[in-house]
Amino acid sequence: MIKNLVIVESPAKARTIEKFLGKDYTVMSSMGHVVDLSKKDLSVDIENGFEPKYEISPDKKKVVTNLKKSARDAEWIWLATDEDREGEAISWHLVNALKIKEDKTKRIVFHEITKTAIDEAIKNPRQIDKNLVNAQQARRVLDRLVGYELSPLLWRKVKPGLSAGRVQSVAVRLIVEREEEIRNFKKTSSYRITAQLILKEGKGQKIVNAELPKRFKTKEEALEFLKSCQGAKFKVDKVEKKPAQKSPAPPFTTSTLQQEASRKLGFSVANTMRIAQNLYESGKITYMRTDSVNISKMAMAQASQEIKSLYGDEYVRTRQFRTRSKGAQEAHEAIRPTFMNKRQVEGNVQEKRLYELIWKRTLASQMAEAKIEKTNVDISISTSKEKLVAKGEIIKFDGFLKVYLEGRDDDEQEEKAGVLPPLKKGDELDLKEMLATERFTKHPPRYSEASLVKKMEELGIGRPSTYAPTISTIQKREYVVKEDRNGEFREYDYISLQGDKISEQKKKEMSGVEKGKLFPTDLGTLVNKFLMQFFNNIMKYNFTAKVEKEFDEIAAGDKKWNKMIGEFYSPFHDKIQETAEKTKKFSGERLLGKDPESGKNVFAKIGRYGPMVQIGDTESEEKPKFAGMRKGQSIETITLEEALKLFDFPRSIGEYEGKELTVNIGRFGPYVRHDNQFFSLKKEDDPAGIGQERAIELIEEKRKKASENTIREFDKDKKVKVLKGRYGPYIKIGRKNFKIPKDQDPEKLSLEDCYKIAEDPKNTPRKRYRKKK
DNA sequence: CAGTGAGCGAGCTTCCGCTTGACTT
Repeated sequence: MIKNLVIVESPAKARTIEKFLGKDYTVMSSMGHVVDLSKKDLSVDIENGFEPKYEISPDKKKVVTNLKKSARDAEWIWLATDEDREGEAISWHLVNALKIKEDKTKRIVFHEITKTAIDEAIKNPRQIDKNLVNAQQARRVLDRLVGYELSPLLWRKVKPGLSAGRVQSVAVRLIVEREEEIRNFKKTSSYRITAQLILKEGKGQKIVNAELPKRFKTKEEALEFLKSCQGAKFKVDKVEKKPAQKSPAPPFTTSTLQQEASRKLGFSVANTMRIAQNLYESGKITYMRTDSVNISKMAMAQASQEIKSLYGDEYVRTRQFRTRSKGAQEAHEAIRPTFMNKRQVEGNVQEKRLYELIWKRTLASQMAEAKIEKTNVDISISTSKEKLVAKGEIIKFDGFLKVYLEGRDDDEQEEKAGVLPPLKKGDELDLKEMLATERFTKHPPRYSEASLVKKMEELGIGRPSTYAPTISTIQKREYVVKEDRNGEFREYDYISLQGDKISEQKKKEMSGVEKGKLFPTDLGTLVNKFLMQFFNNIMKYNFTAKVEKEFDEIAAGDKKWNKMIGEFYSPFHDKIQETAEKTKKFSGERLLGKDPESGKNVFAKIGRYGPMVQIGDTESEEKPKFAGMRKGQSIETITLEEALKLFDFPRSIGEYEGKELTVNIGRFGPYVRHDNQFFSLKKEDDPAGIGQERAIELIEEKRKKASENTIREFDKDKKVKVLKGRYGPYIKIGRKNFKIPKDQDPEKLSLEDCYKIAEDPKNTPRKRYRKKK
């Protein structure tokens, strides 16, 4: 017999709370939502006030059965789900799914898992807030309507299996538009003047680095300036000292954890969440899906204690941070170590590193500001009215910097102001070298997974529990790809003035290197174009913020949820119908020009198998010619010349062993074909230039490898082979592979042995899990 | 694993937010 049944959302939370509550309380978890709209169909009754048709989620049947059993004979049921819209709905769903009377339930909430917070919560039960539940219904129904009406439209107009939604489509838009900005970006260059000056100090000398605040637009101007400095005298004109302060960053939320783990540890967003989940489940950190920067009084006291014992009293400065992110619901604490005095944890390397990051961030957040002294020194030039400026920075008191400094996104690290030698007005300086270096403006940066999350949070789009899944969805749909791109060398001018001598050089630097950045695909660009054209309001960056405001009104009881949905739905649905009827297939066709040979139009567009180019109109009598695009080419950027080149294949390049050699470009890239066999070209091979000699090389190379990997062959049955593979030896019969049992020696297998092994179903490969798109 | 770009048309695909395992390769 259970006296009190407490239901929370997470099992790890249940374990902790049970310890605080004593033996009169049994704590169980719902594992999140237990009730939802059916996945199979719309499950919203449009005619009847958008009444949702709920069902117990298939994967929660067991959970519900167990909860029901315990709830039946419990005296009181305490609904302790999170204090936000979704949590309130979960409580309401539980009441219905467990078929319990509402007067047997008490709704309680807490934002932190500490004994005091829980005791306090138990003392202040309330009833379920139906308005808040309705706000959640509105959110759920809106997302369903948008997702389940837009996606099928895309299947018809663009390609089957695609998807669209309030969150994912805007995420794709951000990436597509950033790429457009980058494409339209015109880089310009300017000339930056820097100088190394020498301060004589008794016997020794000190270097002072200075820079001209202004830049020159042209090389001529820069050169002119350097010339004007030939033989000039340099003198300290003004020394200005200013104190400054630096404050620590707030404790981690999901989004900031993802960003820092990406910047400092190179973790992907999904990886960070997986590791954090492990740390949470083993009780090392607090909950990892949160938008709150608050930490409990207890944690604050522990942090303060820890700082004191490690660094001393003057390093302690506890503070509570205020959230600045849009739509934060703050049902949890910030992400912090459960025990601040635990500086390291057991676990694998990644867990250790992530924990250390969380520990440092939390500790630093309760430490004193760093005190800095900034120095600006103006240096006059006897031959010019321009002045050089030297900047210095001294840390007077390191404070939180002793432990942790937040990383930055911009890859060009700001030139760090170092320590300046002591300078005073009137000091004379000798010029060691003055440089004019050509610098280029940079296009806005492409998004990484983590910086996309940051942007989404700023816009109030998505929630801590969905950032990682959304990013994987838009990649799974092939709207965007995460890629590295090689940079290119570019030349820049480097002009030096040393003594009285001016010398000019061209130097080379790498530019445009991208690592782990998100690029839109042609499909993503196309879907975005479609949605922007016909469903502009949903694609607006403030659409979510706008509906959130209405959800708040519903939660406050000022608006009926189905009225709000009705106002949205009717124009939306009209547009869906209109688009379905009036538009043709959306292929993103772009006219590149005319084919000089035939005079026909050349297009780039998306076909059934991806981006392609086409010579001739689709409507014309004569069938157009088609060719697939190469990797790295895109509808938006391909030129007429590049497109025409794609029609030069297949190309005959001679023969070998009496059989013809041809080069072609297939689904998996360029290849050489010989005697009905395929040989992929290497990265460095150019399909347009490759000749017979190189083709033979490729063939021989592949043959050699194959023979090295062959353990046994049989003259009687050429289809049967024993081969060495990535996972060890295996048998190949025709196109099928078979495992070799551990007790058999692959070197000694006879043909009969092979047949026997192949017959045993134990050795047949498992049905390959087909990649879902 | 490799050429296609549409034509028959069954049956399938899809949203966001809350939460964990149970599973391969």
